Amino acid sequence: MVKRRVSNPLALPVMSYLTTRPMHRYDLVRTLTANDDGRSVKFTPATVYMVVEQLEKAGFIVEHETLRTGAYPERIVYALTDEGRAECREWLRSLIADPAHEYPQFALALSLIGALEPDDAVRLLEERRGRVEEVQAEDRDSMEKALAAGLPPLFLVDEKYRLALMDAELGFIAGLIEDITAPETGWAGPWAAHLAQSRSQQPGDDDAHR
Amino acid sequence: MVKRRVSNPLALPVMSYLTTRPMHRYDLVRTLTANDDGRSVKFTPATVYMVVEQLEKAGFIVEHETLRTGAYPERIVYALTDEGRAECREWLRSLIADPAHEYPQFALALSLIGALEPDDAVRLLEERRGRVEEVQAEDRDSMEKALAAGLPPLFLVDEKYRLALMDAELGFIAGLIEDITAPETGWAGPWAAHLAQSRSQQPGDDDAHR
DNA sequence: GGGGTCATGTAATAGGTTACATGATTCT
DNA sequence: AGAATCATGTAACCTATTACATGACCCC
Repeated sequence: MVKRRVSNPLALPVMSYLTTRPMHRYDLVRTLTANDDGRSVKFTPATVYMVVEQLEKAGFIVEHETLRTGAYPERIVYALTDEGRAECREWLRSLIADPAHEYPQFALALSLIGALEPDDAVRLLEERRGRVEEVQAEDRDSMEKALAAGLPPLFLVDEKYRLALMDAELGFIAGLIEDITAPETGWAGPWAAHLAQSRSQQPGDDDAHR
Repeated sequence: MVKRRVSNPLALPVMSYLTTRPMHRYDLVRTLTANDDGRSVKFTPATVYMVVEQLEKAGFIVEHETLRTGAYPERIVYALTDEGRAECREWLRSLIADPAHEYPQFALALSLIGALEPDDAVRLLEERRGRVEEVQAEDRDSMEKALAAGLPPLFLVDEKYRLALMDAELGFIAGLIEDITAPETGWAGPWAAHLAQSRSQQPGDDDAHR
């Protein structure tokens, strides 16, 4: 991964929209909101403004014209530069071709799950399973609505990807619960024993000092 | 999701280690590094120091004693408070039970993939597939080594989860390539046509102003 | 027509990353 | 002993988030 001069992922959809036509900042906010881009990138009005500044400093966009509508302060309309266009294309290509190491919170939680009691862990995993199923159902639903409304499936691939990940997660959770609770061979026994032992070993580490 | 007083995910493994015994900052860095926690959370020495400060300000850890070994500056050993212990447990539980909306970069890229030429997209997807397979092979390998070395599988569930996600991604990629390239019904045709049309429509938006 | 909510923007603060600094340790 | 590298820590800088400010619009 090359070091990007503007690293916030939000810059990518922003440049992408400017590919179409010059816009001013709030225009971008509106477009991002209207297209529900918040599902793929995190943003607030403030971050959009920030990113636009960064893009200008980096030379990826320039002032195109200044509008003076009604009582509003002057609005600067920005246009993509050639360099910006190149950056946008290249960044997008590299995001597709080069898988990045990500840090899903659930992976972190899993790496620490051994600290919980096994039956507690199972309960929580079951709770998660229910929630994931709910989200999945909603997402599937809104996807079908969009398709029915005529949106080409090409513009829903990101959603389809998320659904696929959720499917995988559900499968994984089921397998994990099974691994823990299997009658003879499950991890629950040794796991609980190990926890009990480490708790009795250091019964209040402080006491040694008193 | 409640608002955490210390929100950096790194705080979670840090508190978790302090559950075991009090440590000083560099000790934490060493432990995190030794356990390869960098796979699940992003950290550098500097961020560990920062998080420790934040945790102390929040009252989740306190100074336990001050070591004066050799020529090194005094080293403050921190211990988890009861509140810290509670926060750690509760946070971990909620990370498991409540799926969080994440922002994988690939989802963002997919949401913009329509801006590329279809055959270009396919080439890039194939490239990604190859890379994912490589990473997956490495991970599987190191996992098997760890198992062979006697590490209980419970401590490898996070890795197993990542592998499952990669499997899903590979399946998704294959499906997407298929969707694009299918002989009669593939998206490639309309997609390319649409691109050509939007390019001819605004042949240099600037020209209208000259 | 005054009280609420939305559109639009800025400033203050907190958070994170990079670069660097200093002393130990190891190797030749 | 000097160079290289590792251990340990700090400071400066950049990024992101929160809170707020102002005017427009809408509703009784």
